[in-house]
Amino acid sequence: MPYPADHKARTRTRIIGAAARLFREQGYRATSVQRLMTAAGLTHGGFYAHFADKTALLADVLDHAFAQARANLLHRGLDDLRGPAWITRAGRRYLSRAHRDAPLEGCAIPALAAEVAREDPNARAAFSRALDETLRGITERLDGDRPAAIRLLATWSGALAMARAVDDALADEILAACRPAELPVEP
Amino acid sequence: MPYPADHKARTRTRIIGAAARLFREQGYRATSVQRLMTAAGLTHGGFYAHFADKTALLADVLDHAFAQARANLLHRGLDDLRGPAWITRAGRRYLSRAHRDAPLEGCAIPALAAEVAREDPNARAAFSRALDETLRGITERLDGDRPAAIRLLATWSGALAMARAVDDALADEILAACRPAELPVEP
DNA sequence: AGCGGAAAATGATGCCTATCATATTCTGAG
DNA sequence: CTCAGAATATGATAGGCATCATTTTCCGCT
Repeated sequence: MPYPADHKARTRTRIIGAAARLFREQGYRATSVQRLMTAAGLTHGGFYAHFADKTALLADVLDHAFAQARANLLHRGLDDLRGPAWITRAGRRYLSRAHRDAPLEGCAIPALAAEVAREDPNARAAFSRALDETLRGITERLDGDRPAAIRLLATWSGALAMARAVDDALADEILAACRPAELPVEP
Repeated sequence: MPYPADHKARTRTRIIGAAARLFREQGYRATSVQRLMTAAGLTHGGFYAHFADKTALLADVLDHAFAQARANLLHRGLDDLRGPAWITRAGRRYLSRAHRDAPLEGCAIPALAAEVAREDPNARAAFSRALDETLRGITERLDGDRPAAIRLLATWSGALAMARAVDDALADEILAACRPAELPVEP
């Protein structure tokens, strides 16, 4: 075994990380294999030593991106919050201008749901699994009320999707209307 | 004037109509000029006699698609409803399985917002205008409460976007959770 | 009847794409 | 120091893409 045992796995992870950023920022279809491999510091041909094809990568990217979004939503300073306190703080973060302007590290739902709906069933399955896990995490913060968790994520992701597609003034209005109102906006 | 005076305008409308369906069903980027012109009953080269380029078409498509969505949301049997009665009836229609499974004639927000966010500013401006007009229509049905209109559309469009990206069981759960509960589901 | 000019079709350009067969480079083991 | 074989790079193929210059078709007017 000429290379360190985990070398290939680490490269694979690097590719997924680069793709997760690019897919969210520019879209799945709009991101070429060439560009994502360059972003990962490799050349295009080697891609197929790691993934059967581009759609196979998409499933892994969804896992990665949802895990990142879960961290933003449930941890990173929000670990101990429950109920309305968690909603307020998490909502301020999710519906912030920073999140609107940085899709590349943000939630995968507004960025990728539409394309996943049109791609192959593997991507849909991965999206289902990852979304369900996220919903379980949110449900936990809401006293087990899963329908409430679904409505919350629908509202937030829908607001972010709209805010990204409109001019700044309307975007701010949308984010403000959907943000829990009790506390001032996160900087 | 060798052709009927409105000939060109009618052809242009036909192209927009075909594109509005294809863009929502398959995505803006995934729809080639060739395919959309064929769907309109024409050949690809003539496209540029009607539009400067593909992005110019997108703005017109957004107008067209939003107008259609407004008709579904505010008219077609819902003209006289206001307040909770309208919410219930419109919500049953918007969050139906039929709407989930027929993006080609449905709301443009879950289908196209993500791509509009990445395309040129003209598309964004058209999306802003069309969305604002839709919000005005909804606000009217809600006693002038515009933030409530925004939240409603965010929730519904977010729910539909998620429902389209997941398997059928989870999709039904999402649609049900976001649907006003007072009446049974529209067939 | 046939002419003129607008509308649409044809066909070509050059670029970008996913994929894959082949070659090269790297690095731990002997 | 060399070697073997895995990991990556190179280069090619075939197809799709947006766009545009050119040609053909159409149809109301004279």
